[in-house]
Amino acid sequence: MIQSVDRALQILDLLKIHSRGLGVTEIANQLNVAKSTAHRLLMSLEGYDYVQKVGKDSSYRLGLKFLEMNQAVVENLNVVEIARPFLEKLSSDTGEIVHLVMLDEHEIVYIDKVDNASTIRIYSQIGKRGPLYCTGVGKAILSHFDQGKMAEYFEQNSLKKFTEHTLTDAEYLQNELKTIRTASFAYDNEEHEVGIKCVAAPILDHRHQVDYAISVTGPIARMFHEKLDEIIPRLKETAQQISRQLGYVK
Amino acid sequence: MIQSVDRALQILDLLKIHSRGLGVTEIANQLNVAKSTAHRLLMSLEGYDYVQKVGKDSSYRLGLKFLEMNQAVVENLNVVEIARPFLEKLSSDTGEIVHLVMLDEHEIVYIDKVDNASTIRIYSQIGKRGPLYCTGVGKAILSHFDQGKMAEYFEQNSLKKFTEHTLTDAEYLQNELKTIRTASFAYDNEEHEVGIKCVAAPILDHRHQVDYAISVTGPIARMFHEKLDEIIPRLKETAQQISRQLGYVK
DNA sequence: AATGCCGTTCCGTAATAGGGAACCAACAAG
DNA sequence: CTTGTTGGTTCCCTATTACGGAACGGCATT
Repeated sequence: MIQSVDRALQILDLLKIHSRGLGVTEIANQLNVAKSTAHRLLMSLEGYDYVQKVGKDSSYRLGLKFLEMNQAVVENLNVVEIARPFLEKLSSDTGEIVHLVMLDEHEIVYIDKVDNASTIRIYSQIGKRGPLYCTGVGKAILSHFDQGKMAEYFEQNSLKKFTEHTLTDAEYLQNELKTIRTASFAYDNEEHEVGIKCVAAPILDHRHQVDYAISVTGPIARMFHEKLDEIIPRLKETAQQISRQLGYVK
Repeated sequence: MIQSVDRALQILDLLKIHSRGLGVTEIANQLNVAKSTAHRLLMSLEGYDYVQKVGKDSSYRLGLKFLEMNQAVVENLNVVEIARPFLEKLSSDTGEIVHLVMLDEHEIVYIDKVDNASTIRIYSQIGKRGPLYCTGVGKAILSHFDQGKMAEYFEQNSLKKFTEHTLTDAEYLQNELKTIRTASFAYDNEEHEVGIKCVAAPILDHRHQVDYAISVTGPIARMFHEKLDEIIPRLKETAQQISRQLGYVK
């Protein structure tokens, strides 16, 4: 660690806490350095707009550079790229196919897929669309809709039966969604395709928005209870890790 | 300037541009320093989460700390406090009263006032409310409403006549609002109070929202053309400065 | 198997950042 | 008005600290 850089960054942390601003002397005391040192560090930070003097009373605050940098970071929160390594691990840990989907209007879109080349192939393709109400990923996302959007969704979409397991009772479904929301994962027991089971978890971003979800999918024969109990914690953990990478906090 | 801090911050700027990530060697070349130096700087930055390695290919990107810091900065963009010194300067430059108002639902609220103690007193008080359609500040804000909100406003609010100068023709007013929006300032020629003229300009924040406006207000006798021509550029400049301080860019 | 690229680690040296003290400016108290 | 205090800024000397170079090791490519 470079001492001066370290101290400079400590100052930023300090100013983050003391949002009302701190003077040179206070900062110097907090860091246990000489005033001159603190002053020099502040000059450097000020030069790049990471701190600024506020209102001529010469106390320092965090600068506007952070808004700019935040902009740059947010723009590059490219979900697919960020999620990739996590999906790969999840897939190799579970031995099953892992999907990443994105919410688009009232549907999901598959935006990535990791197949660890198991023997039984399951047809699925990036770009493919699916319904919210009868896929694991869809339900995971739907469970985070606010009241208004949820109502709108059920108004505008009929619950078509894809398989004999598809849930078509809106009230029953809405109850399940509540459970899903608190449990942070959703089952899909052949609700969309016969013979296919999956478990899915929502991904939250820096704005606490839920626009993405991931799932582990497999043929019914392999997705028995014991295996699912093994998969689900990993799934949830992975979803959390990705969320964190997308800037989700708390 | 402290060399190492300076270089560290340069790295951040560099990574801001190269959003796809940069390797240690590339960074070292760009800064004209040894690889080891660049590496050490990166370690420090990484320790505070200002940069992070992405996906094990060991190239560096901006870290998530920026989201956190941004949060802190935005929370403390206290308009009144930030605007204060600018308002004072504007008031002393023009010799007139300067107001800062805030949008609240379909009204404005006066949240600050700078009076440079001129001889003629004008009644006005912080906390006081006013209409959008017939005050300078109100029109400045209203002019930035989007289509939906604008329609809603005119649906829900009748254009009551306060003075003989109050504009009560919705269509005419909407045209004026377009002009105001492009001109970035609004007149108020005794539209709300007899004998009072003012000019106002909108304030934009880091999200390009227009929730605030400022105005220079005076008795009709003093607010003649020549004086207004002097005030308006200062007014607009001041509004821009405050906007910038609130994180407005571009 | 060999070569090259890149990130990481180590070490001696000298440039650099650090501390202290002196200097100002603003403000409060006497 | 003067004096004392507090806090910011500047200066200079010293030794600490960060720098560069070189060597190492992992990975991928030919």
